[in-house]
Amino acid sequence: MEIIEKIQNQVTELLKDQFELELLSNQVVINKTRRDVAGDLTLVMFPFVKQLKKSPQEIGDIFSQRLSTTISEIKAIEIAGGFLNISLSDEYWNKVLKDLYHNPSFGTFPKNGKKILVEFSSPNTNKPLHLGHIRNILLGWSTSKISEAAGYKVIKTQIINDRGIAICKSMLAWQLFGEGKTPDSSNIKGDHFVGSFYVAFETHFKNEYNDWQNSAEAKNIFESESKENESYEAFLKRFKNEYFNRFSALGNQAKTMLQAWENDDPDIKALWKQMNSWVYDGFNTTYEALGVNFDALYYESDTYKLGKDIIENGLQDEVFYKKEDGSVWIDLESKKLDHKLVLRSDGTSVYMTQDIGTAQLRYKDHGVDSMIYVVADEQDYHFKVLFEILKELKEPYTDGLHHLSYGMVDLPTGKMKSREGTVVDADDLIKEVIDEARTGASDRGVLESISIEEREDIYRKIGLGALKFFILKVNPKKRMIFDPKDSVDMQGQTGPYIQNAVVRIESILRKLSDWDESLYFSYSSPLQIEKDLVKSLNEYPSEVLKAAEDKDPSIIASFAYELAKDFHKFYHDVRILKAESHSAKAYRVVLCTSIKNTLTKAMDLLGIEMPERM
RNA sequence: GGUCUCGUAGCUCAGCUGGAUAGAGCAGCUCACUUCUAAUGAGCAGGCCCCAGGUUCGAAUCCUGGCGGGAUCACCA
Repeated sequence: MEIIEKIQNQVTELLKDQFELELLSNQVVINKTRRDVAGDLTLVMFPFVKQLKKSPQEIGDIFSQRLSTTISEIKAIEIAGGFLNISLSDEYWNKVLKDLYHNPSFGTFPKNGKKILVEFSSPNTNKPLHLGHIRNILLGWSTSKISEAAGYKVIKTQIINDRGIAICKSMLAWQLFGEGKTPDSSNIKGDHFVGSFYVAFETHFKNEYNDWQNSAEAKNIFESESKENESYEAFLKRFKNEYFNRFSALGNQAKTMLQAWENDDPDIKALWKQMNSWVYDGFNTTYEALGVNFDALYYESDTYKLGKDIIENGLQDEVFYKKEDGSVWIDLESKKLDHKLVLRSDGTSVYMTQDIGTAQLRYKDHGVDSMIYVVADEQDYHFKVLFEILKELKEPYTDGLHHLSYGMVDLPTGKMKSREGTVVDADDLIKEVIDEARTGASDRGVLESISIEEREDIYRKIGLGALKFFILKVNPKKRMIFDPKDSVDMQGQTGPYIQNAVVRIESILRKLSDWDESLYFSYSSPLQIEKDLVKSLNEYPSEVLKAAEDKDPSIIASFAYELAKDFHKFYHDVRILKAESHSAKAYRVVLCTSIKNTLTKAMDLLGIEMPERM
């Protein structure tokens, strides 16, 4: 806000003129005044007490003398201990409201010419999306919207992990037990259909392993390969993966299938395409339900061989080194990281290799200034290493690399575990929140006059609003607890609470008649609550910038909640349509319209739609 | 064990580039709908801001050391 700079500049000039004290203007600390104290801005004087060897009262007198004569927007200044509380004039705040009311792109910054690529979702194709993906998707989507509002051109992307042993397990199980069924024939959503065969594989494999445990072979292996004092149970738990690789018939078939896939076996490729297309149908339905989409897709089956040539070049430039067995490594000890493998001894890629190649490919494809990877914090180390390697390789885009690292989602009962069946399915969850909105609305019975279709659309907006807000209001970095009961709550600090503020304004605007917009600026004595609302609105653009800078949608969620809260209070205490004068009415309608517009924009940045009624 | 990260009300979370008496929501207890949508508002109650030091005029916030939770340290992804 310009006014803050004005004050800072006056103070630094004053200090220079009168005390020969040279300060940078941003060393003059100015905060918002506390709600319970009169004033708009608060200048902190403590730092000057020592430097000027004067009391806060004396400094306050000198400062306020200067500020009140040089800055016309200042109405009053009060000294309170070490704080200087500055009140700005009503005209100033009315001007602020006027400007933002007439600015259709309020809170949306002009294009800055920079491009950001945001990667999010990035599922495996062997099972449906779950709650963890939802947090990821909502964060990715919201960060994209916020970046756009802040002036960036955004390319939303994901890497689809469509190959590997996992999808082969689903494919094999379908071959063995599928009896030719399809999602259509069994009336199951495609991703769930394929996921059920993944589960079927795991079940059959587990049975096979159990049977094997009673065999002589198993006993022999235990004799020769168990650790000292290791129980048979502990051994079996540890040995499961190795059993898969060495002894399992099913494991063997799955691995054979993976090899066939890598050798481009036409039958296997056809099956793979078929099953993945079922999965994509399912994913698309879920994405659509969540209201998200992507601009560019990358498939692991296309990218998994990338990066090798970069490693080769890096080897020549001595960024990497080769061990005797032929494996290739990087030494990042100087960066307080470790030695990291980038190419196996057989010359094949690891995850890191692919990521190096994919980063370069994306830069070539889109020429972006920045790339944001929305990936859970369990991969913090991986991304530190990846970014360091890209820096060592002197890739041109490394200053713009960001890992939007978010905490895992826990349930009140603890971690989600697929083995224990505690994973919250994305589609179930979406259905549940919409059902809950429907139940709540029919209890209230206010929507009976409108069509079923419209009503359903409202339930959808409310239910998803509740879910999305519940997840996005939490700082991404923090691990969060998802209580399904709380997530469908629609009272208090929730999405529907904010939607309700907008709905109340819509209702007023529908009933509005007999008003003269031009009168609003002649309303000369705004109430405290009205000024507070204008002040909050005024902060919206800087909140957008901060959210973009921090890549943190929870900043927008907090802002929207605070604004809605002040509005509800205002609505309760102050008559709008029956205001005491025409100018007051006009002012309040303008204020309400600005609040509605701003809340709608803010919520749009969270991917939340606003109903007109609820 | 090394590294990273989190610890604020019964519960879920704000506040953290140091500033006045630490804030919300939920849950609990009151109160307010013939009123512009009560999915709302007002109130009560609830806190060694994990602990101990340090820096500072001033620390929930910064630093150090503990304690507790989580993640990670694969020729897995």
